[in-house]
Amino acid sequence: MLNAAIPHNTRIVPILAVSTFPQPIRPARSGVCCGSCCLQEVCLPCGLSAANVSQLDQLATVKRRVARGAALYRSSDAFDALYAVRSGAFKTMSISRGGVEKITGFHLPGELMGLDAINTERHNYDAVALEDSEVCVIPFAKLQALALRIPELQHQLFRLLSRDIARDQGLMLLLGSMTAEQRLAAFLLSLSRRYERLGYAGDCFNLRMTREDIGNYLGLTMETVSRLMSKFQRQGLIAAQHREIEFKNPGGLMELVGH
Amino acid sequence: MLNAAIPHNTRIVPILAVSTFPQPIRPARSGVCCGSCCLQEVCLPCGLSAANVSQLDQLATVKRRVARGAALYRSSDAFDALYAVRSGAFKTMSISRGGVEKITGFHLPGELMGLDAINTERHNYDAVALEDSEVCVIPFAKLQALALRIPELQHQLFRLLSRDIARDQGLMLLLGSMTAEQRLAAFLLSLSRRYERLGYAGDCFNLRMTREDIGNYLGLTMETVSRLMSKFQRQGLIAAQHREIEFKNPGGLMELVGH
DNA sequence: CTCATTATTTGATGTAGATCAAAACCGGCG
DNA sequence: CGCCGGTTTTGATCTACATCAAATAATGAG
Repeated sequence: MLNAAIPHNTRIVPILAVSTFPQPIRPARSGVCCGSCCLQEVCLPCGLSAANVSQLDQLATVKRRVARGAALYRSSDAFDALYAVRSGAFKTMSISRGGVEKITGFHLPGELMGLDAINTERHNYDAVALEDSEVCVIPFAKLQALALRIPELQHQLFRLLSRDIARDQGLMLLLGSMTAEQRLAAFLLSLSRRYERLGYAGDCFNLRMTREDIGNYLGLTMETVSRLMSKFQRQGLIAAQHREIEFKNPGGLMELVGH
Repeated sequence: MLNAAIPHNTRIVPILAVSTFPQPIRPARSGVCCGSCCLQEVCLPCGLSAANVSQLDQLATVKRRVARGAALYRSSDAFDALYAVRSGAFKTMSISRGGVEKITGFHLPGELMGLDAINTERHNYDAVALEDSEVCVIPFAKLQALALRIPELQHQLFRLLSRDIARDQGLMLLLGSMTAEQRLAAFLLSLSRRYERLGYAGDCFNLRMTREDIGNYLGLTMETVSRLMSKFQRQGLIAAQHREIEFKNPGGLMELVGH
């Protein structure tokens, strides 16, 4: 955390309030654009022509850094932009009165955050960085206007929204009808697929979140997650040391979830 | 089921094959249009100007009847239209290999079905009518083309998709962190709100689904649902006889879910 | 109206995973 | 190098809900 930027949001407790470097709210490296971004193929521009991508670039010039533990936005904040994760990772969570937190999703590079807020124009969740991260800010009003002029972009947005619906329904299925074992196996497989899409090895990756976060997300306790990790390891399905996961028998995991 | 129409879909077993009235596949009352539909205010056209609604009408002229127990579409069917419930009610469900069904949603009049299929252009779920029902067929390609010309329509579609995401995340929360009691209370309150939006009394309505369907949806067994219904009744929260529910103490239910 | 079928209720018992508790581990810092 | 807070692991026990079982009520066909 030494080199962490000061969180741009205001409501997080100022852990680093005594930093000797009162960093400016810089539009970090605004030179970087969609057209030259390595996430092009998995992010918002995916499938668009070069000409259209360059139009997108005129919107998404502003980047924002978020330090580990800081919030990109918070529940009930006004919604005016979508955020694409450029680097790092986020969790989105709601905090009930009573202070109980419930995680609704994890977001890796190339994934969009904030889609659920279009309807009410208020964010429904807190988006908190799991590690020092960077996002592209995509002003929604401008994006919408651009989508009227670029049919492919409109269609892409419909698809992304639709994909989120399908993904959430998949998770509902998981939470509503799978055992703890199946849930964790499905979670690991899902992470694997997502890292693979980013061009990383799908069978060997680092978890960015604590066991507690995983449990929270899956509707389980930390202890159950830990026990199952040990069990999977004993069964030769994975090798795990602290947060590094290696798949030894992906087929076995798939069999567990019944797929 | 005496007066039920022959299911238009082909894959359901022909329970009514011997009906003496081989009903034609009529575009039922095609005279009825969004402009004169009483669901206007809660359905797709909600918030659009009269001129724009009349444009919509040129798309959504085809209606379709679906008999109780019949499927409007099935998982892996090609997606080419959204469906707005005009009357009746639906459940959407997936059936795992192994034949275990899992319900992902219930759909009342004015609600849109099929949004999750835009991404893959294949339906992910079976949509089954809970009672004899009627839907408006909205060809998606045409809708999308129209949305390019009517900014308000595009925005409305984004909002509807976004609302579904938010709703699903709410359900994930419920499945992932609430007790059986809280889930059922939340479910009843949600139905109440939806009936109210349709102009019905929110504190007295008929369930359209079985206890088993409710349990399935909430990640509980039929028996648990039944026991809780009895308990709520004993506690004076509701009065229930078979499928008719009357709220006696809505505040008490809200308190249960912690809201 | 009567039977057959399906939906609902209620009771008795079992279990997956929660909760409580404590030890082991790890990274950062003085 | 050794202490300290946070994370992870492992064990012992408890409980909410599932499962199994059977009686009862509603629905619809004939």
